[in-house]
Amino acid sequence: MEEREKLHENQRGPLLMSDVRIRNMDEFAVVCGISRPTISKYFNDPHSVRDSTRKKIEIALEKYDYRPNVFAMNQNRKLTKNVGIVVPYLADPFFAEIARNMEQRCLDHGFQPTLYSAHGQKQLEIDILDGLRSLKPAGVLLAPLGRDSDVSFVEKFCRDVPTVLFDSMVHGLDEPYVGSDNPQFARMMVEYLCRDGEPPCFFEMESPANPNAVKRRNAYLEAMRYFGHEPQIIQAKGQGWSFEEVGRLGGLAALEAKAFATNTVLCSNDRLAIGFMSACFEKGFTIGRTEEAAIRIAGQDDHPFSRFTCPPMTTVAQDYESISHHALETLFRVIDGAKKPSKDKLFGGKLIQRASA
Amino acid sequence: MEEREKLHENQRGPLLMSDVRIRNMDEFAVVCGISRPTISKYFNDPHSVRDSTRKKIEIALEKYDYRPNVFAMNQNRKLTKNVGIVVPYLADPFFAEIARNMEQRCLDHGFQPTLYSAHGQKQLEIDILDGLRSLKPAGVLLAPLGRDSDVSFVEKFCRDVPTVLFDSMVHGLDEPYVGSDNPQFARMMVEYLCRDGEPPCFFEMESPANPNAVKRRNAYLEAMRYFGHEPQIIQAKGQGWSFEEVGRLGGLAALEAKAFATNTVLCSNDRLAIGFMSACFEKGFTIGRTEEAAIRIAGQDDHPFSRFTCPPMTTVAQDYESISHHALETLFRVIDGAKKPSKDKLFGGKLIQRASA
DNA sequence: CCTTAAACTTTGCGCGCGTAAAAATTTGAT
DNA sequence: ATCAAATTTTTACGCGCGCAAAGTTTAAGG
Repeated sequence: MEEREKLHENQRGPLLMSDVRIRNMDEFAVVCGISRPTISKYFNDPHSVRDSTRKKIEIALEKYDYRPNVFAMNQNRKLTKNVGIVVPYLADPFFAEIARNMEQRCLDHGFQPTLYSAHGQKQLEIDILDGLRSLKPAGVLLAPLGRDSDVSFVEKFCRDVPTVLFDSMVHGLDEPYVGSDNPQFARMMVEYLCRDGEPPCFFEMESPANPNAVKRRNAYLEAMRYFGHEPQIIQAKGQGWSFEEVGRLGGLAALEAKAFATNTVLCSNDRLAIGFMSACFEKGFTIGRTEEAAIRIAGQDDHPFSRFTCPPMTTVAQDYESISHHALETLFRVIDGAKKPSKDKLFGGKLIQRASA
Repeated sequence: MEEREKLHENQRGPLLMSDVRIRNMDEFAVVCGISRPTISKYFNDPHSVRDSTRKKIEIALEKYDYRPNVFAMNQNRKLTKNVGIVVPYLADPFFAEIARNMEQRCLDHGFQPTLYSAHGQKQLEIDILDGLRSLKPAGVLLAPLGRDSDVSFVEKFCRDVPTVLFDSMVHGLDEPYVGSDNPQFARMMVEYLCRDGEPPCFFEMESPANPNAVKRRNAYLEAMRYFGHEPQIIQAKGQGWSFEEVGRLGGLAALEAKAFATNTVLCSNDRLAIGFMSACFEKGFTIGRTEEAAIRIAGQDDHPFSRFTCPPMTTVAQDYESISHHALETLFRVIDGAKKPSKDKLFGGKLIQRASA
């Protein structure tokens, strides 16, 4: 009691930040004039203590730059405040952008986000999830590699850690999923292209890692039949995540073979379209929806760079905001224990009409 | 002794992975037949124990999926095996790419990389460094925001944590720095452009956050004088990290004002150039080095998308490999204590001649 | 003023591992 | 075989905090 009073007295004295260094929560509790368990409670959730108590602690926090030891905090806690965000390929600005959005939302809710990229590698995705598990995260937002993912491993991971999948589903996984309504993307674009000119061919990768590509292809086929046109699919050889290069090479090959039955091409995604546009330029085909243009090209995703292509790309915009918002809402709900069997949530896209189609 | 013998016996029996769950290092030591401190030493550095001992441990690791508790491990350790990688803007594929490279090298050297992006925000950079400090990282690779960085804060951080700066220097900071020889970039490109056609104007952001931009501008000025040409600098209004949009809007304004004295424009960086190319297209200016083209445009950086612009962009390639390699070598040297006053290391760029200039 | 629930304090244990020191063992070379 | 050096074992303590239980204080409502 005596020592406590003394230190407590100092608090009102001319004590500078650097004068006393708080070594642990016990010492901090003393200078606060509050017991350690309450301090502990405060750091776990600031609003779990009385207003007057919180105020006292926060005043002390201004004075001393104490911060609880992260490792000691998390050691004896079943669940931390960490949230893992895992994407398949961070060099794709789409993922960078949506990850940024999610990070921000985590911080706003008092969680500590950590970003990981599998860089398109199966083994790295496994290693990331493996390492993540030992961080005892409160939850994980996972955009899997897709076809390349180790399904049984991901499944096992999801059993241990509250996980919300986004962007790409994994077949046979029962976790909550938030993403885009890919069939709607393709349908909408096919309808627009048919209304505005010749019906589109469909340009895609031969064996896409991302299952969304399959949905888009099927939706294209359906939509074309619905409108009474003959569908045509052209596949670019190649694999991996260098979509632009695959699109360029595949585009060159297709153009040389005069493979396109119409003057309109709907690409499976914007990055592929960027590569294809490059191929068209190389071959001297002018792109656009004007009379003098030779070919119309449309993409899907509204990639951050798509508005700067020449010409600017007509595409379907993913609803970044809604996806990240809903993904985190879902995750928080799962974390809070109300394990609602929240079904998949899909968001529609918006047609972005630019000059390319 | 008795219990140990018993468990040790089990090891040779028909024991499956899932049969026994190892709860901590003590139990794992028992099934290894090795004392805990040695096990601890192994996990700290596998090559610090005798070969025969390592073998025994690794055999046991195959059998039981024990992994030491990350939090307990790091609690009493002054330095962890964590390495922080901090970039100013991850949605820029240049940073995504170099971060990927650095991550891989960390893993190869037995470190645990964690990636952070300040997303162009000063406060976020501070928060990231602040949080990083409490993770007791072995070292940090920091590409600062630049002009927007809180210099005194970064300085204080560097005093506490072994740090290697890359990409962008912070004025008045004495830490080891690894980056590109930006003046050489501009010099080389000016020389090429002058040799191949009209001398270039210089297109840049009004008040760039990145100090490299200033170096490139000054190098442009110098080179132009050296070659006996009148330099001309055109500035795009705007700030932030949406370089493409700034370049497009600034480009439109400049083109409308007929501001360019020659038919050749050297942009401060590729992203600005991508935006400027978009503006040129919009205004009907054909880009390229052929006779019929109206304007030549060159960039700097060799951004991952620059080879897919229409036309493909002539630029100067940053030496990703060398930068990330040298940055990590330097960091490891600093971590190992040999605090050599390693001076800054700059790498030259390579001229990438494509169709745009 | 009394009643009660909520918030806080006190006490004390335990987590899983780092680490130090001294003793015991193994290794490798003479 | 001999001996020093390298490695491992034994023993023991401490890190900083989570967490639980029981007692005490505070705040709110009638």
